[in-house]
Amino acid sequence: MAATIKDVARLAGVSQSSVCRALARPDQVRPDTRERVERAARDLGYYPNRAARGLITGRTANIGVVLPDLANPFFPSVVKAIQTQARRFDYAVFLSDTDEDPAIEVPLIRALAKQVDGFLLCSPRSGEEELRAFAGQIPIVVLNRRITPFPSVTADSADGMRQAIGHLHALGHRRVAYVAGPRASWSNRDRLRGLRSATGAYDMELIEAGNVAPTVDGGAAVADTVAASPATAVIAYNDLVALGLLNRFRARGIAVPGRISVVGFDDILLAGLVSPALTTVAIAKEQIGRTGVELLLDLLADRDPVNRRTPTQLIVRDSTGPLTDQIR
Amino acid sequence: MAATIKDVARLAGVSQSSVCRALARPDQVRPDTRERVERAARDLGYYPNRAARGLITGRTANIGVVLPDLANPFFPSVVKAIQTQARRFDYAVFLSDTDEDPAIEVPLIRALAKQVDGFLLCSPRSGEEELRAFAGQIPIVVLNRRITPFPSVTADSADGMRQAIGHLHALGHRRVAYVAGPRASWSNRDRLRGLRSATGAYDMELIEAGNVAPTVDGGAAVADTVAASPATAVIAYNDLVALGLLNRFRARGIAVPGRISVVGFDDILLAGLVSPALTTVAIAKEQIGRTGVELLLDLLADRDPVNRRTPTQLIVRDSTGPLTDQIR
DNA sequence: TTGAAAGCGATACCAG
DNA sequence: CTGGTATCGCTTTCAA
Repeated sequence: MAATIKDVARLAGVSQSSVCRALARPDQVRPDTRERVERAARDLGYYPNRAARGLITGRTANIGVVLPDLANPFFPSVVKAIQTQARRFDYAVFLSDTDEDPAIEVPLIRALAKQVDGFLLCSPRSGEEELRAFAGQIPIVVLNRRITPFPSVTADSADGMRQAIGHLHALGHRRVAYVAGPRASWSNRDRLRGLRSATGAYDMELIEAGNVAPTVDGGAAVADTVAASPATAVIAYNDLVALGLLNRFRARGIAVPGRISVVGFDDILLAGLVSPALTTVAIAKEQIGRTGVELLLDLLADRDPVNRRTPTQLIVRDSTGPLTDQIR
Repeated sequence: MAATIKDVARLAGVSQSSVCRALARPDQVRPDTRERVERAARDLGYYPNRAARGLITGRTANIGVVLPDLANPFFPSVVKAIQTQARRFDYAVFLSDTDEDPAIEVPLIRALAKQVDGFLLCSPRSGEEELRAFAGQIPIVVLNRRITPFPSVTADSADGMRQAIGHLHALGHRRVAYVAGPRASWSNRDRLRGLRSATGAYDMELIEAGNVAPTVDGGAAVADTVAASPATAVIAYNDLVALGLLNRFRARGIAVPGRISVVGFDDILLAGLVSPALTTVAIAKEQIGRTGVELLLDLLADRDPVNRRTPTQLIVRDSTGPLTDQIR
């Protein structure tokens, strides 16, 4: 069917070795040999079998990406950045969506392990111990979570929360609710941690709701609970949850930001398009993806990668506003 | 490093062949051999190298997915469905985002060809001839486009357009604009074709604008042109473009649907969340992904796949309304 | 039922 | 600079 190195060798009248060399290190063969090989390769439409190559070189030039849910617009942004950076180094990407099911993460990694040089685990939901079992076995970089001993790229949620709380405080809010995301999500715990510290610093009351699925429906599901609480502002685990809140509030005629202010997290495309436009903490999604690839390549090259923390930036839009008199 | 079949063989005290058999066809070995092998494999954490296996079996159990832009929420939906269905048959997915750049599609396919059993090309932007060159060489199923001789899965855009136009006509509209997407997009041409036929049938005037990038910015870029036209309703190439229109209309104080009605295409998540919520033609995204995998598997099993056309469904929301008197 | 050996496609090493 | 040969990890004859 498809041409192999043998076919090229035969057509060019040289050995396999020479074909290999002519194509990989053109300066190590005589110009005329190289030309003959190149022509033969072109004529036959020869492309090396990267899997076969990987077998002997121990390098597949593939990287595996595992993430919980491609339907959350946050992840496509990260994946795109990963793709772009990977392509730059001639790596291809194996993608796996686990559908928020922690149970399939580990088997998946096992099954794919030999086909990739390493993994980028985006927001993995498995237990630390399970993942740690891969340490020293498979090169792994973790995104949006910190698990020693893997190098990781995380967003500076604490700072984002500080900005958000500072903003709400300045607007006069003193009681803020947090709608928590999946219990298994490290980001969720990290954000909550940052939030607690921020509300502490500003002497504000924190009301915790959730946990909910990190989706629009998840947000809608707790909207009434939040509305019934004394909170005058709510910070959601992520933008999807925030949009769920927004939606349900609108349906019930609860004014945003008049009656309650809403803050999201991630700054997905949707956030700027709804009305009121969502105030949210932007995460450097592209940077996370790009940096993740860089760390993985470091790891593969036996350079010692250091953990990275990417900046966050509060984007103030229309869903947050001053605490009005009648509410206070 | 990682355990190979040899290690298992040694530990179990049998030959490689037996390990292979014990794991692949357990009924062809004696029960006690099988048990020894299974235990050894478990103890060593042995997982077969699928790339090596592919080398000999000629089957990689991978499928390649190529798409123009993961940032368009339409594609993640399709990819998720592909993943789910692929996993069901123990296939893994290679993903490649071409960033709407037709130039890298073909090289990409070539480079990945030996690592996958076949490709699912989602909305490929390359020329027909270039792609046709793969016919008979690499199993390919095309999604959202029709290119003989490849099996394909496409949405019934014509019917969707008929529904949309019927809806607008019933509301009193007689002049409708179409904002065209990428010239290289088959879907765009298909939708336009369907639209022309529908406006013809209803004796409505069609005003064509574009072509624009299939993004929010693309929509925003032609919004003023559309507003300046005599159209009282506009159908956008897709939801992102429609949202761009909506955004710009809002910014300019052009009432939707009061002054102009807006219809999108795809029914991405965003469509239901903006306000006014976007009337749009829903496409069976999951079905497209799932069916694509089915056709590819048919192709691989030498069954003869037939082209599929998935249904479309107009989702009426708040961005379309009756033609008001003062406009008419 | 089992083992030895060939071979998939490519690269690496060693002679020449 | 070139060719022969071993090898990567696995599956598949073919004999025993």
